[in-house]
Amino acid sequence: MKSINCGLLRKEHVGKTVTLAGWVHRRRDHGGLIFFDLRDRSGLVQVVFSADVSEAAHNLAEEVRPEYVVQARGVVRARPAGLVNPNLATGEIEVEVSELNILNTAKTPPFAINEETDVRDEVRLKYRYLDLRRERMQKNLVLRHKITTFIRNYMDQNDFVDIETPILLKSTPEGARDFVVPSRLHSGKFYALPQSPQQMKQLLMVAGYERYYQIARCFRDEDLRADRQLEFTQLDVEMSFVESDDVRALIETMLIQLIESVSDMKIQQRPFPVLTYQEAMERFGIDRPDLRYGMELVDLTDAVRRSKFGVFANTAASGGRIKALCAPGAASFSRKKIDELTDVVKSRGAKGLVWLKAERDGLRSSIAKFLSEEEKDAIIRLTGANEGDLILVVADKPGVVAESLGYLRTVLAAELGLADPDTLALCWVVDFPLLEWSEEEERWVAVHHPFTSAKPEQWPLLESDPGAVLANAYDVVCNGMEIGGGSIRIHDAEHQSMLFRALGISDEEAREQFGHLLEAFSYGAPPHGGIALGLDRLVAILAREESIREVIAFPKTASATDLLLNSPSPISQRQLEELHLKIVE
RNA sequence: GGGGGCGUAGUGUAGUGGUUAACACGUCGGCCUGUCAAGCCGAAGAUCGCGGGUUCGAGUCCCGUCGCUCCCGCCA
Repeated sequence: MKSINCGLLRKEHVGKTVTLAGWVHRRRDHGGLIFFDLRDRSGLVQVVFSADVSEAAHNLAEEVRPEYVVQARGVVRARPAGLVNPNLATGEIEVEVSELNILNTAKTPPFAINEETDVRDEVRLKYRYLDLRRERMQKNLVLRHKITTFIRNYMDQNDFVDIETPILLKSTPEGARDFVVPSRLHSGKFYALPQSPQQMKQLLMVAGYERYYQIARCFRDEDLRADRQLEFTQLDVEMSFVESDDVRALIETMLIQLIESVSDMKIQQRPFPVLTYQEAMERFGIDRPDLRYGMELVDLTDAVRRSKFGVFANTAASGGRIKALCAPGAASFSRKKIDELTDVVKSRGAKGLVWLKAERDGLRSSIAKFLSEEEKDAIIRLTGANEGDLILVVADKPGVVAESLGYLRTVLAAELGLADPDTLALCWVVDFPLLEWSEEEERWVAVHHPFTSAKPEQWPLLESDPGAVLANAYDVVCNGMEIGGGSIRIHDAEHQSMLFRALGISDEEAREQFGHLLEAFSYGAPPHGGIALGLDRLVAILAREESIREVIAFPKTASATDLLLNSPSPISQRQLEELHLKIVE
């Protein structure tokens, strides 16, 4: 129905007769002369209707409204001098239409397709098919396509095999809530949708595929966020006969080449810096630091441990920490502003926030009178504060200090505009603890998952000091967002049962839940490891979007509904009966 | 489960408890042969999310509720 796409027309086509088809993006009616911007996926081109050329086409063009679907035939013409539109790729030419065919009419859309105005999410999602017509979403989805295409090529070139794993899987109690699917053939039994293909990809390593990848849909029945949907996509990778360096090198190279091929954003540092978990927590208070700016946490504990300011002295004496960050140029913050920042740290468990303003004649602070000159000098020296800076201090248990100041750092950076939106600060965080103590369950639980290996030299610690054992795991972080994580797995029964014991999982439970995996490992499992990258998050970052909803064609709302399909929805009594289900109110 | 923000013509917004709820864009009609966010003239379009309450009087204040959204919990 068309001989060429609208957005591809150029000067070289002048004189040619073309047939175009698309949507009427905008119409400018001058009476005797009517212009359309005709849109298809390739872009826009101006078409002109004049009664001199075709009275019939001109008359029909008067009836046309935005978003009508039309076919137009005519001659490509260079635009007269001075009428070139430099804002349009096709701006040097236009098409003089001799024949117009209305393929379909359209109601006036509930929001403008032809401009990038803000529209309530509610309306956008209800009419998602119209929202997807808009430039922003088209760009985002095409970018997503380019990214997945790049990844597929890269993995293929690196000798990986793309293998599909089941969507109907088995529920496992560890981890996130499962989505479950009732079985019709087996009354009272359920499949579960994969939270990730973790176990299947490890089985594929046992099966000898050595290098597996999949762009895999994953499902977790948890509350949604700007960066979390019920279903999401991850690049899932697993490799045999590798160390963590091998996995990281593969992914680091891929990310660099990918970013260079689809984006104009600049990578801050390469090779990516590698931080240990402990270092990240010390310097940034978080295990996924945004490295686009400094403003690191500074330890003042030793400098103020003998302070007359009771909070500092008492905190230091009881094993707590006193840490600060120095906000550049923020000494002008009002009392009200600082109160807001205090609320920020209180929301993360801190009891309060001490402020010190670096001024020409020294530190001004509500606690200045408690501080000796040496203490003030030390604070200025350690924080590197210059005149006009604001020093903010939290004194508390180490975990609370990290949590509250780490969060405050991100809030301040946003406030002060410290993060360059065109920079990608990628880094690796390694040496995570293998286990953490769960107060709720009163047992050790896996930080990553129960198949994660400890670093080889760390195994002996597992019984004596489980919390100190470091995992052979790694996260890749970009601009303060975790975009992926992986580990070297356990591949032998001895270490696996050691870990299960540490987790308080009995041999019997282990057999019941993970028997298939343990059995498989007994048939010659190779050493293996892998990684999973959050594709939605990666695309969102490269699309400069805050929410992954903007890079997913048909996302759910924050309350887990689909406003277009109206799901979830009830099912018929007949369906319930077939599935052996009864609804309990 | 908890906390914050938002909800006013189709869209985006304005609106000290007090006339007929305002503006821009869009829509509809008219004029117009060089516009490209076309222009000019005119018109229509609102159960102020919904339900209660306070008040002589509620878009505005209070309570509840629904929806969207951000965050905490949760997300091996």
